[in-house]
Amino acid sequence: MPELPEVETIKNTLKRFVLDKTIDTIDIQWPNIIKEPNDTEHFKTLLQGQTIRELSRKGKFLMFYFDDVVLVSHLRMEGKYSVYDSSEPIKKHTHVTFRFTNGEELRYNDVRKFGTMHVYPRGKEFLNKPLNQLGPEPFDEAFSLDYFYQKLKKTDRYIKSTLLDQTIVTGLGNIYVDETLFRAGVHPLKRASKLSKKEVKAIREQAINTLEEAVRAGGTTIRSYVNGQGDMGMFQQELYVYGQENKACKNCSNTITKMKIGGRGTHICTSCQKL
DNA sequence: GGAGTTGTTGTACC
DNA sequence: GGGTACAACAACTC
Repeated sequence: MPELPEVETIKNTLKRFVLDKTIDTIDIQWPNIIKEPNDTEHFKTLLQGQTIRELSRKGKFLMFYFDDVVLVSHLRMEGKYSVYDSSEPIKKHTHVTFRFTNGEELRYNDVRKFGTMHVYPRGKEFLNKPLNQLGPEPFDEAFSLDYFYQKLKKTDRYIKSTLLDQTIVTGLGNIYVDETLFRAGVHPLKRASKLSKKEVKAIREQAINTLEEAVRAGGTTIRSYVNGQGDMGMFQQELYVYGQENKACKNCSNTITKMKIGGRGTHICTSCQKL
């Protein structure tokens, strides 16, 4: 499940395979991936002849900057990008193929078909959905303690659900929310508005620390994540609670439990995280 | 074979 | 209308 650290790693590893490559033709096997423009022929027209100049990331979104347009791509649960020689056979779950003028192909594979692609003129990408709804990056100055505290004060939702809300802070998904709350010692069922400033400070700092460490480890591979050159992440070895149910807490030896909050699997140590 | 799994959006409800 | 909750999307694993 690519969250911020995985997308950051994909961006960095995919770069050397795609920068300065020019798109010749595009095949679309599953049109539902393409959200903007809603006509796939128009999508192809906008990208054909364009050269990839830079890769970028905002939250969990990967962005390809071309000469005149930007491709904004979300991988959702299982989306992957890889570069192949065009002679290699297409896989079962390849849904979009960008054929470069040099005979190589950037292929988008997605078992679940949940990923999305939006194309906008350069400069318009942040004015339109999906990027225009996103809150600050965890590493941005805009994600200050004061900003975060004021935002959390305004909502009665569980802190677990609130941290998954990308309009508050962008980049955290289910894995890193559980890890952040464990490290901060905060129970996921606490109401966001009821948290003390000390708790909010701990959550903010642990979110930043956790994501930084995960970026350094090249992301977390639970089932299928690999980066832009096919390597797994290493951060799964550092997880305290996610996927650790029935195991001993690394901090206190209490048994890690799993519950459901807002429809999402949630992992906690009830000894380290009290309500 | 039904439940669980995931992120975001659209929609329904108060 | 804002805040919130949840179905829907899709397919594979257990």
